[in-house]
Amino acid sequence: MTYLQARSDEEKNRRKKAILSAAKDLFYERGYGVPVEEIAARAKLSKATLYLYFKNKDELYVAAIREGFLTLEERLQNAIQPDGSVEESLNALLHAFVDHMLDNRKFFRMTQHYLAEDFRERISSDPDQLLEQEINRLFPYVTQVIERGMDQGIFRKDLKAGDFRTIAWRMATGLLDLAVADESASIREGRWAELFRKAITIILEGARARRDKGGWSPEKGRPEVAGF
Amino acid sequence: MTYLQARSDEEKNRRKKAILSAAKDLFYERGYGVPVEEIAARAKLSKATLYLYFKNKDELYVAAIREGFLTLEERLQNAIQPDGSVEESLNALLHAFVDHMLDNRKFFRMTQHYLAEDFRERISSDPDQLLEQEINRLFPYVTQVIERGMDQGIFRKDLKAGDFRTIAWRMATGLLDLAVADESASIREGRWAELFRKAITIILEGARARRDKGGWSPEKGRPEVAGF
Amino acid sequence: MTYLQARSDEEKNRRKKAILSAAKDLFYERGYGVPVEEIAARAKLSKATLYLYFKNKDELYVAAIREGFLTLEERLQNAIQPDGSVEESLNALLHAFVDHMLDNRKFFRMTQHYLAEDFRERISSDPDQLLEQEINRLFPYVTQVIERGMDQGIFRKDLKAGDFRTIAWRMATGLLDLAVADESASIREGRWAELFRKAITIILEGARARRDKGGWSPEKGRPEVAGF
Amino acid sequence: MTYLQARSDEEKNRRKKAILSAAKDLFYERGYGVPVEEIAARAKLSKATLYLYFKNKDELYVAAIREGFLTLEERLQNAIQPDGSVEESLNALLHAFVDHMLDNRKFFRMTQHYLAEDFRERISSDPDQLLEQEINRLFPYVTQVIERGMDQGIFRKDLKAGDFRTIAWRMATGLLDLAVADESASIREGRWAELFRKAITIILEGARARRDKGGWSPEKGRPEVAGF
DNA sequence: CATGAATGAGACTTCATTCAT
DNA sequence: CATGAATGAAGTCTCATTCAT
Repeated sequence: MTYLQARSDEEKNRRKKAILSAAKDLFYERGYGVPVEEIAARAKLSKATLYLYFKNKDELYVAAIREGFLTLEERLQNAIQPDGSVEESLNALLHAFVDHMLDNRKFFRMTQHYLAEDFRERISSDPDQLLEQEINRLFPYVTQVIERGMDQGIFRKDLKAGDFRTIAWRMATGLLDLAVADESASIREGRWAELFRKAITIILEGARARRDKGGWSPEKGRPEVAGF
Repeated sequence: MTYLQARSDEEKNRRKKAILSAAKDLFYERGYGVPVEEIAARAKLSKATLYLYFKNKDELYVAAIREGFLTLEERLQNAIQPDGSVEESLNALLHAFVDHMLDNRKFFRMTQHYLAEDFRERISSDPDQLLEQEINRLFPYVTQVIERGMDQGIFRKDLKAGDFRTIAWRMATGLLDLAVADESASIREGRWAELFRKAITIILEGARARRDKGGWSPEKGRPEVAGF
Repeated sequence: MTYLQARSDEEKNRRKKAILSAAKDLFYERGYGVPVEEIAARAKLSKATLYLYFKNKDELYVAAIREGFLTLEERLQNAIQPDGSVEESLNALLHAFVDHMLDNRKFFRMTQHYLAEDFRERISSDPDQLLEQEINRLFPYVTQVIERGMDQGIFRKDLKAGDFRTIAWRMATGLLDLAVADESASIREGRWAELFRKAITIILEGARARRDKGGWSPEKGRPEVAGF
Repeated sequence: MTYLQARSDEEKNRRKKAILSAAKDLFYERGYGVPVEEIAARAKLSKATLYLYFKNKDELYVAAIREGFLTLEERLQNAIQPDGSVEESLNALLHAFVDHMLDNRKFFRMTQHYLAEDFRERISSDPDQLLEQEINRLFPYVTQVIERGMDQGIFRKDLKAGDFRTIAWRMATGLLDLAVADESASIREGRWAELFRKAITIILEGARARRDKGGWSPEKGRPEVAGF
């Protein structure tokens, strides 16, 4: 058997990239179920070698997801509208996010799968491995716009930018869970498109500053639903 | 060896329930990874018998999730406040939902896992098997309250009750994805409790009828984000 | 569930026959591998009931073989030629035997399977169960002819009729092992037909009385092959 | 866990042999019923590994039988008597065959089991897998002696050596079927030993050239036994 | 370092046989 | 007595991971 050896660090890096690339292709198409064997084959090396570069399948899986976030980041960058209004900008960012996920349904599922399973228990605790880092890097895109809105007095003063961002983001993912599972759904039109539009509008409206509005505390009349 | 037998249909149902109960206990505690063998053992029957009642592990897994929805339904029923205001009622229902999921984190993860993986491809297409049915049964609890709000002119007329419900529900699940993954999070207080409170308030505010508000269409200034 | 009960002995016998008949049909077609379930189904009763009539699969299998010997016996009876010469008669009987087996290849295989496996260990030791009895019943057909030959001085005097019969019979089965395995072999002509003809001739010749012939003892020059 | 590895083809062959050896030991002792698991254990490897080397149990079983033929071949080789008479040689070979089978009864049963069941349907059609090849390799031992007899004018000229060999061989196996099933039978003496001796004598006599002998055609008086 | 081989765990089946009703 | 249900044993396969070379 003849094979290449990865003597230099550079060569080593190239290999890792190749594995990741193969993994991405296959995971994004068929999900976690793809056998490691197959990924190795596509990267033109043996299973055992793959394990030299990745501690286990889960770490490779998570790395593949991380990669996906880079592409998502590009998309968000392109969606930035330096001179648009705050609302337009926010709208554009959220739509870019949703668009991207609908264009890459399996990838979205993988991100949700990551949350649903205990991947953190199964991969090295190296923070560079964790997805959180990657996700955190995307936050500013949204947070900055929101903060601009705060400065302009558009949004409620008692709403922290980070919280608003989280709420908007997770509402989007929540809806994506359904939209993405709906195989028949056309991406950019129909029921789901409208639903996303409505959801974003509601969020924006709900966060808008208003003279007459009070705090977040549970209404008085809800004693039996223990408060959080 | 001596064993029990399920002769009547009723008996058979009981047996199925028993298996399900064992499966629930184990799945809810350790997730999908539990060996079928172990589930059978806990149900005090042989693996072969278990396979008489469930076509495969996935079908059992999904059935276990379905079971969980029954418990959730009870919780929602208890949260109904016949004479509370619309907002109080909605608030109570959403909190009940979130509370339940935080009390049963693994169960929540399983529901999200179900959405993230292609379980529907792996189980019989019998609609009774599908989770969708079970979820649909919960919808009216929320929808009815929202419709009451519509009748009272509290919510925007152009917002369909079903859409509003979906948006609120999925926002909650989106946030739960994070909250549940945060092992350290205390359930009923702290950051997450506050975040849920804020999110619900925003949704309610955003859906509120207002004289000055228009449609859902994307603002004019968003041509580059292909429209939905 | 409604079913028939076998109250009378007669009814009981009918059932046993029905099972046997189903077993024969299926065993003769597909061999030992047929599931008991299927036999029961064809006999229109449940597996468990079948076990009331037969101790286990092997006993049923052996019973099915026994049945086959009855048919074989008919064939032998038809082959008897009261006024034929001894050689013609013997020839006719052996050919009838071989013909029958080639017409019922699976049945022949079953008889050989019975010998090759330790069926006697697995069935009740009731002699009525054993195949030997059944086979013994067929012996006289051949033995009588041979004895007639003895009386006529055709065959060597030092050859016991029973031994000759066994030798002739087992030579036939030995060849049948091969002929029957040769799926492509046409039954009544070609290589195998000729081979059987030759074999029978050789046997008859070899057993023929001759003035110059001595005993059965191993020749002197075979000391190293320990004698039997 | 630590284990051995078969890297080279030679090593691999050794491994396969080791499995085969374990299989032989167990099959020859307890027949087809031995669990694959147990064979693997005796070969000191895992079931999964065993399945790397053999497609399924049947292929292993057949391979074990093939192995047995090698030992038989040695025995036949040892039985060759270069300067013995034709009759002595044939006698010696046949006795060696029978002796070997009586010494290895289970092995003989396995060969007959192979013929009686449709093993060829269940194993790969690779001719190297088939037993036929192995058996064919043994033929020359007998055929050569017979041909020597032909050359010396000892045997009928119209008897092909191959046919004579088949007839003698199958007569022996036919008798072995019975002898081997007779657990109580002592190997080298008694009824069976005598029977084999007689059978061989008859065959040799029957094949002997004689001035007055005609063809193999069925006698005239056998019209009703359809001719083959 | 690269890899083929080995492995343990577990899913899923089939099936003869037995048990409880 | 008849039977549906249960079961244990075993075959087969897949796959993530590890070991020895």
